[in-house]
Amino acid sequence: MEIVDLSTLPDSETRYTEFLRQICEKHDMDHAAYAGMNPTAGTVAGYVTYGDEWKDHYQSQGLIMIDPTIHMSRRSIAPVDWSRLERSPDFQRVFRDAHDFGLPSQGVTIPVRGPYGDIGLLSATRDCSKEEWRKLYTHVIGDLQSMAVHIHDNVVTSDEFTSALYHPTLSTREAEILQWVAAGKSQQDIGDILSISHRTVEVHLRSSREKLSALTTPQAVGRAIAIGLITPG
Amino acid sequence: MEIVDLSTLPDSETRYTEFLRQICEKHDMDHAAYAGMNPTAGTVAGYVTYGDEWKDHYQSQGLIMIDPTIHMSRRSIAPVDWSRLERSPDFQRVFRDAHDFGLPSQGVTIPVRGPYGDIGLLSATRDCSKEEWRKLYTHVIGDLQSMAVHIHDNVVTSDEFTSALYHPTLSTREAEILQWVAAGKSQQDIGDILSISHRTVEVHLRSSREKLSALTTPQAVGRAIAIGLITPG
DNA sequence: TTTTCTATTGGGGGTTTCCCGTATTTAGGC
DNA sequence: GCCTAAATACGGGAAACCCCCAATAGAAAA
Repeated sequence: MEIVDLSTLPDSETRYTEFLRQICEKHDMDHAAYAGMNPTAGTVAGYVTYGDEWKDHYQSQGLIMIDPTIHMSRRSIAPVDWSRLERSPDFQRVFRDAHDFGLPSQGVTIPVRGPYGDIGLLSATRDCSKEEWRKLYTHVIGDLQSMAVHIHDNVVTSDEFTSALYHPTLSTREAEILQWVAAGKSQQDIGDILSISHRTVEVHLRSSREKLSALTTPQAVGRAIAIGLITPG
Repeated sequence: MEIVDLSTLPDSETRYTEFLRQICEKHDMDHAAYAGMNPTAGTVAGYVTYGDEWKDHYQSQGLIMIDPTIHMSRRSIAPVDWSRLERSPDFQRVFRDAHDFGLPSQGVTIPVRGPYGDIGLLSATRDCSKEEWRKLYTHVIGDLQSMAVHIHDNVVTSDEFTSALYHPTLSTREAEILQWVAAGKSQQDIGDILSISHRTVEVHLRSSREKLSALTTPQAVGRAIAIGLITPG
């Protein structure tokens, strides 16, 4: 998975990290982080209030590949309290590292899903006891969810994000053919249906795979369905 | 903020409508409604606190097809204040009807998206002035979003939602292999990964296709993703 | 206990897909 | 007007997939 550091872009740095800082202040959090994912393209873009040392370590060690907060959030609808991750094997790795860099022990990650398969993750952390965290958690979780929706809504509609997390589009013919494939038709069938050569059908399928960054047609069908380009047949 | 454990209550119908009533009471709302959609399967399941007359009218007139709250929410991440829909052409139709049945004029619809393309909509309404509504809105929107996530999470993991459609089950091996196919692996690759023969992989794929009533593997992958047996790779 | 289901492996052979080319048409940029 | 990129279209040959068959073993259900 490739990481796009949005903070290097000129205008956005101040806007979003400042917003994250405001969340911290308002809800007594030590740190906040936002990550926007495009599972199809396999890209992640984020803003954090963590120090640069941790950011560098996180990237250089490829911790994003095993980060349990990200894996958990990909399947979950509800907010994920980090205490629920403690039994995960990868948890030890990432969180011990984090602790060494002086990062807080208690945290929560809130997933937000958009209509194009995009996922936004807002995480907030605080160094405190479990009891203290529980009290704080129930008090601020509602507002944090609003904030998560708000920041994700802003990020995905901004220019820098759409260019960073490119959302593929298929041509009319490509989508049409992929739709027939999802309906269980063979290339020969589709050629007959559309009155073109099955060779041509294959070409459109190939370009569809390329646009979706898919290695095989089944993978392309899965991704196209996941981001709403076609419907399961 | 307290969360009612829905699983302790016996019957689903009363369970969810009772939960909606509690939301109304807590936040001074007149009515609340939840709709769970599976756009890929084209199914909608809902619970409302509206009267039966309006429910019957809504269904018999097919208002669900033109309901602007549903259309808006399909493309939106953020909550949709019904005042933003007033310029929609279909708005007039649905909301004039609603008004005739004595339904409130102010409302909000909160969309929640799950990992399988499923969408949950929580709506809350109140009959009051615009100023009153604005004040109430900003005060309760955070908690309403939490409630929306909570109820949708419960509904999609409940039996009645999944069993609404015929739901084939795959064996562990079948799902495992289909997941690898969705990730773009060939049969030979999967055989190497799982340390089994590629012939065995093919057998499992065949039975997967049969169980899913799919003619081809791409179709099987699409259906498996649509009903949540695997995730897009 | 018998039966059924799942998981496993293999052969033979037809079908389908996929990668390599080429070619025409169309839309958009300089 | 020219050029480039994308969309559309077609074919040969190699690789992968899929369907028929048979067979073994363990686990679960009847």
